[in-house]
Amino acid sequence: MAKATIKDVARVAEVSVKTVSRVLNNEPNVRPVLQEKVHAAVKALDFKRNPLARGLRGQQSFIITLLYSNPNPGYILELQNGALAQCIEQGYNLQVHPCDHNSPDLLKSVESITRYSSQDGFILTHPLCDNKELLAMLDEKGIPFVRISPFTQEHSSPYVMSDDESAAYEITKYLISLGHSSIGFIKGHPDFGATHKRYQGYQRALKEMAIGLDETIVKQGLFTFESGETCARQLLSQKDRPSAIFASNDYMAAAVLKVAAQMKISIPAELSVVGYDNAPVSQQIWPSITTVKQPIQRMAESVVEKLIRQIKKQPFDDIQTKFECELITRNSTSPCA
Amino acid sequence: MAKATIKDVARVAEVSVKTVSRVLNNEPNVRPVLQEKVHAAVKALDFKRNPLARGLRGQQSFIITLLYSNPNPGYILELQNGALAQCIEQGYNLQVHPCDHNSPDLLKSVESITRYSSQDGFILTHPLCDNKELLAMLDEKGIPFVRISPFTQEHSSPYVMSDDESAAYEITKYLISLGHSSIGFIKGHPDFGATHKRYQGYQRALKEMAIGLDETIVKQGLFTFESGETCARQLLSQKDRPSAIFASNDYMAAAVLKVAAQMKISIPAELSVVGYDNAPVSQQIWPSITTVKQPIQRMAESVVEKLIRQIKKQPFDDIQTKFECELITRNSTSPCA
DNA sequence: TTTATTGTTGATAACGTTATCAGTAATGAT
DNA sequence: ATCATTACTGATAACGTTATCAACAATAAA
Repeated sequence: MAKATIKDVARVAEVSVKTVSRVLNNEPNVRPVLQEKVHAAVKALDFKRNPLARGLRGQQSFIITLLYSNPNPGYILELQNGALAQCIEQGYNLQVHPCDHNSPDLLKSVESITRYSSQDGFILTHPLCDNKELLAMLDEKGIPFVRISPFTQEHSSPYVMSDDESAAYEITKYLISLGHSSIGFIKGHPDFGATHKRYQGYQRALKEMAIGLDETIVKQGLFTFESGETCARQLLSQKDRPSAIFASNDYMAAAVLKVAAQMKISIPAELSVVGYDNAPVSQQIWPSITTVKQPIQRMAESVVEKLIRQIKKQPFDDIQTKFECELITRNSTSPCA
Repeated sequence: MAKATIKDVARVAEVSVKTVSRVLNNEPNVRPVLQEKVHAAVKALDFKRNPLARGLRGQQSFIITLLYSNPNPGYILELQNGALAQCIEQGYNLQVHPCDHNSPDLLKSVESITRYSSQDGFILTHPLCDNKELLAMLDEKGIPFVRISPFTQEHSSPYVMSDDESAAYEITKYLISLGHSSIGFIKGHPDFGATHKRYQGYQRALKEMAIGLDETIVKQGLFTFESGETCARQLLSQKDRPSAIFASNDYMAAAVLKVAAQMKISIPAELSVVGYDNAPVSQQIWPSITTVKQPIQRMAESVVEKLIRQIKKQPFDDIQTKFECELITRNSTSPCA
């Protein structure tokens, strides 16, 4: 059997194609009797509208593109799943597109995506969402987009973010509550907004508890395992080594565990370690790592909702939505000896 | 400036729209002179065809859907990236769709995807590609699909696979070459084809080296960290515990490391451990885990190529393409004491 | 009652491409 | 020189939907 079209539905329901279209699009001014008839016909024929035809005529494709360049697979996949769930609910499809945020061809690459696959909007993950040229280009082309965890909040497009500053503050306070006062810090990659927010939260907690900031136990990492290893080695070979280390993500926290193991420093007895992100490794390692979990899935759902609102030119409540993170205590932390 | 259409190109190139279309689709029988003119006009107008209109008229969407249900984020993302690269090269777009292979609604869910977003074909990852009802449904609907690492090879659709049996054989032989003769094995989830192939490779290596299969040191895992932990505990608390353990994936190998640490068994000095998959954790843990890396990216590219061939009804060389894996030796293995 | 407004409906055009088919020019065969 | 074939080109229909607009019926206002 060939696929049913609106014409078929119209014939069966004994109305015009336009009326069928009206019903399917929830347009007003159709008598309930006819609505019933149309719905019955749709069901009887198992009719689904052709998204291509819909898109061609309606100047929209019902496709949303997720643009990512973040190398953290667990994060991206969770984001993707959350975004997709919301897309499906709203009748959209999700297309994905990885890109290299360091490449000089980034703009060209995104530009070509906009040409070859007509999408109604973009979701930008960090650090893409802090690329001013990219934002400017999308603005100029008039393509709606939303941002996830941007650092620069100047732009007027909607975004969601997790409260990294607060979460970093909380986890630092947690370490302090365990009696730690010498708490090393490993920063993330300077290009990422989260890096600065997490560091700010760390500083606020220290300040509030009247612990001076000791810059000799603050190291610049890059969010990679290798960078964490280098920093950990520096931190742990100092004569007065910290009794706890806050690594800006779990990869670097795992690296701290490695260096500690090599140096025969027992965790958590002699050194407490916390990470950030609740990456898979934080559970797959022993001791498992105390960390912060962002509600990634919910953030993704929320941001898609914002995007679709923007596409449909519906008003939306807030440009910004902030999500609270959750502290997950595991086995890498214990009271200070 | 509004987007250029074929009409505009035709006007500028002083030919008919059909001739433009012919040139763009590489159809024969257009004089070189006109081809030149068209190409010049396309370039001058920066023209790109509208994929929606193309799809509507041509009965194809240039969209390929990647269907996955595998919970391994690193694996999926690498697959996705590889597939996408090939899609772009061939002018296709990639849509993704996670689904739950245990859900009774799986068929319905996939069915609804086929209705709401017209795609030209599917990529099925395992274990979805071993679901007979799913294959039957796609067959009945006449939607082309390809499979990645299927277990049941009965179906006539093309597929790619990595040679799990060989790789498992090689890594087992590697352990034997280090002097190990009591090698424990933790199986994967029985629903996955890879589980059986890896076990077969293990058995073949033992047989070839005249080592009897000792079923008391073969445990049934589920590919999860938790299942690995349970199996490891059983294996390591036996009186004659094995001197090496082959876990069917890296998550379970990481679990072995955890149990060993808790039982004060030093790795690799007292126990060698190997995993499979080259998951991120295998590098982020200490000691880092000797493992097997599948050429996931290349497999994805190859499978997309097969799919597009099938979509275009072009002949393809081989139904099956097999890829060799790579043994990556790290720090979790050493000669038997 | 008459007029203005609102609600309801459908015929037809339009979205931007590819497919069909017919027509003309060029080439080859007889 | 004539006819058959092949190469080339374009006018127009078609894909399946939504948008425009006109028409008419029902209701409210005068």
